[in-house]
Order: sequence, then C-alpha cells, then structure tokens
Amino acid sequence: MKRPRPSTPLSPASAKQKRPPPPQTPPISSKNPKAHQKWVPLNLSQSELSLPLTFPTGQTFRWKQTGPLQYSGTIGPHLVSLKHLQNGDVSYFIHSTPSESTAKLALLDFLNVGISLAKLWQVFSENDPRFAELAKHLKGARVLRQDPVECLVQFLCSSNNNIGRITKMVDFVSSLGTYLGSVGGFEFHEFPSLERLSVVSEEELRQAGFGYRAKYISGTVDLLRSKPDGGAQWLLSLRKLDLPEVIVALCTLPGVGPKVAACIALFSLDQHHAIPVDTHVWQDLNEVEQAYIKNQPRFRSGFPPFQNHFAFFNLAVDKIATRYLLPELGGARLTPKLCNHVAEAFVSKYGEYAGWAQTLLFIAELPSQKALLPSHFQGIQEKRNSKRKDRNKCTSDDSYN
DNA sequence: CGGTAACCTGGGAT
DNA sequence: AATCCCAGGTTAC
Repeated sequence: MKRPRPSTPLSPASAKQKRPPPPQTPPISSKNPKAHQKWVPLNLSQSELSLPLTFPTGQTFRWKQTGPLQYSGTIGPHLVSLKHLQNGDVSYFIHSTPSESTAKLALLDFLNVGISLAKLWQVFSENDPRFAELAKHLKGARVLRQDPVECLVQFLCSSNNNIGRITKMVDFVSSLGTYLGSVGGFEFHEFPSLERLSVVSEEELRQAGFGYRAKYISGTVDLLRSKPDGGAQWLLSLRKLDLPEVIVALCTLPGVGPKVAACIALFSLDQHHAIPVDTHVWQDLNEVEQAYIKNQPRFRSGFPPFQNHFAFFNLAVDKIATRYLLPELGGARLTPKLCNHVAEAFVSKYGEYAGWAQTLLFIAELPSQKALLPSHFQGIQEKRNSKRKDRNKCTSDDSYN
C-alpha cells in the first residue's frame, strides 16, 4: 500500500528551482484528453475580477501563475486555468474534470460571482476617501469562496510564517491529493481529504519542515475526523452560523486563533465581515479612529449594529479637534483586547462586507503592490527599531462577545 | 483578563 | 561568518 509520498521535503535545495523554464503559454492538459477543451469567456470584467490581485495576494497559496496574465489551480476535482483577455475580461479553460457541466458551476461558485465587487466598492469609496483612492489603482481584488478544509489547512500553515515557506508547505500537503494534471510546468493535485491528510503523521510533517505547525495540522485533522458527520461537513455547516459562533467554533481547533479563524471565515465560510486583524489593519484605521477605540473601553459590546457608524466617528473627530488626544495615541500598540475593537470598527466603517474592504487595504500593503502605487501611498515606511518591536499580537480571548 | 516568552524554519539584513 | 530580525500567529504561563 503506497501512499502518495511527496518527494520533496521543504529543503533549501529543492526549494531553489521553483521556477521551471516555463513552456507555459497554451496550457498543457494531461488527463481527459478527449474533452473538447477550449477557452471560454466568463462574464467578468477586470474590475470585477483581477487575477493578479486575487490569486497571488494571500488568500490562497494553491494557485500558480502559468502565464503572463494567467493563473491555474484546482477547484474540487476540477483543474482550471483563468486568464485575462486583451480587453481585461476573464476567460477560463478546463483542463481536467469528471464533469464539464459541474466544473463551470464550481468555478462560478468559487469566484463568488453573485457578488458585485463594483457595487461594494462604490459604497466603500463613498465612506472612505483613502479606500476610494486605493481602489482606483487596485481594481478587481475579489474575495474567493474556497473549500473550508483546504482553506483551513492553508492558514494553519500561515501562522508566523512567510509567503514563500507557506507555499512550499501547502505544496507538500497538496501532493497527497489525487493528481489532476500539469500546467505550465506545475503539477496540480486535488486537495487531499481529511482521511488522506490523516495518513501523514505529525512526525513526518515536522520532518518535512513544518515546525510547530505540524502538531496543529495533525491535531486539527484528528479533531475534525472525530466529528459525527465528518469534519468537512462540520466546517461547511458553519456557513449557516453567525460570525461570532463561527469564530468560536474554529478556535476550538488546535492552531486556530482569532486571526486564522477570521481568514477561514472570510475566505471560505461566507463571513463577509470577518476581519483578520493584524498590524496592517490597525494602521489602516486613522489615528482618529484608533484614538476613539483606545478611549472607549466601553465600546466592547457584541458586534455593533450596522447603523450609527457615522455618528460614531464624528464623535471621535470632535475629540481630536479639542486636542484631547495626545500624539502618542496614534502609534499605540495593538494589544490583544483591541483586536475585537478594531474588527468592530471596521464593520462600523464599511458595513456587512467589511472583510472585502479590508482585503483591498491589505493588498495595498503588500510590497509587490505598493511598488505599483503612486508614491504618496508608499509613504508610511516603518523603520525597524531593534529595541522594541511592536508585536501586535492577538491572543485567543473572548472573541466577539 | 493583560502581558510575555516559547515555538520551527529559512531567508535577508546587519 | 555569526547573529539578529522577520514572517498576515497560537499557546501556555
């Protein structure tokens, strides 16, 4: 009984040649040679879906760039490529699938096509000039609707880690799944089921370079497999719950804290106002908002109703206008308890799709994107102070209650 | 509760 | 060359 054992531990050696000399352009399909494949246009313009702003920007580590404006990945058992046409519209190519008809449905679902990005962003922009300015340059940054198991495992790998290594770890895990084909020099596998994941021991993961995240994955997989109706179903059932319950449920899994839980909730569980709170989020609130939160310890009730938010911040503006605030407030550290307040502030500011707004703000912070923005956006260059580093941690606390 | 120190690892900066 | 810092954090005191 041979298991699909990945042949490449995350050694520095094997890591080097991540870029094969790409014979990339027309995707090479492997399986299912019969299928009469071709590029098919999607009804999506670039302002609704920008591939470069959606796939390599931190919500999934499973999609690979297989061409200049082309990305490939799997959705369930389907192997798909997406690319931009000349006019910016997106078209897709199904390389391999057990069912052509379900493949497209799965793709549309995965892309959250029922949600109009343009409409959301219009509202965000009206309420926030900074967002409006960023949005002009980063159109089409969409939130995906990923498979929960796949999303969960990816973000278990992400804790206190960097993109490059996260990607290697995710590749390792992915290779346990059924091989679906190869595009542009990359091999693609269906994401492994919990059962297949359970075949790999914590020991093996650790040996493969997962570090302390090995026990997170093993522990979470085991716990999920113990659920009555199966872990995959348990995760899917969270889609019907409200955000606070979802966060609480996810945080029962080892290795899942508030941050990872928010990522999973937003990127796979339809929790559109989940906010992964980190340093960037804190800094994305202006000093007025930061100050308000700091000075209102009572502002800690459950998730705020979505009304009242303008009065809310106007009050804060008054305070700063009267010099009530001290300069140091702006640079205040993000303490764990503030995480919830920050998340609440985001929802107050952007509404029920606040997570979609935060996604753009996060992308704008990525070095790769920052370089493309006008210079006045690149301003806030944080100097590294070797003395005290702002850790900006969120501990697992009472989540949203 | 709130603050802190470990926790794995590889790559880049000093 | 040796060391330090950092990476979208979580956990255990």
